[in-house]
Amino acid sequence: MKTISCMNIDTELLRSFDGEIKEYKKGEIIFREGDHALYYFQIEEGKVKLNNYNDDGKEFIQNIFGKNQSFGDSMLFLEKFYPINAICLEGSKIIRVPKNNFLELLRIHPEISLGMNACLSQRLYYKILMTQNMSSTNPVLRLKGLMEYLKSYYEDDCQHCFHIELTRQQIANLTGLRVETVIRVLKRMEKESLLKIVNRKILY
DNA sequence: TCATTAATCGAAG
DNA sequence: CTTCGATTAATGA
Repeated sequence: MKTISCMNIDTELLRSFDGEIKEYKKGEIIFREGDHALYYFQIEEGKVKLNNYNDDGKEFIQNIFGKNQSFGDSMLFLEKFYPINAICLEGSKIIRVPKNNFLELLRIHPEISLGMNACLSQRLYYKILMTQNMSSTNPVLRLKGLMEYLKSYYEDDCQHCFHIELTRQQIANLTGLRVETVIRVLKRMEKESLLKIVNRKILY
């Protein structure tokens, strides 16, 4: 069973609505917690993480997006401040469309607007599943929850061949576990054939 | 090769 | 499960 995967919007179309491509270096901040949501962002190249820090200073990653994915859209239809930071994990090219232009684009292209609804809907659905799994005290469930979540962004659903392209530290920051715990639990899961590990790469 | 970053491990709490 | 300390592997200049 697979749902429609999220579409990305044509670059030229975004450009015709004053979309501009910006290049960011690794580690550069695209927006930070507390900023107003003023743009629609779509990744042309690179990777971006959305994170925040708890009061102990421990990083918690909300999500990591890659090529052709958009991010921060959930705040686009509200007058709110971002509750998270967006930081580049590598050199990236990102197209940025001013909010009002983007809303105009949606008015003129209803099919894109509908597609976006489908996309937001799907993300919300998996986010709920993710949240449920993350509230578990069982680390295996947290890791499985995260991997299912990541897998939901891609259509292919073969067994143990989806490459989790995250470092163990990033997985730890996404699940609220410690790196060592992630490593140990991952190995245990491999023994139970819940996943495969080849050259340190995680295949789920 | 040197330095930096990520992955591992073992022991203790 | 987390923390600490220490080692080893991988990557890049």
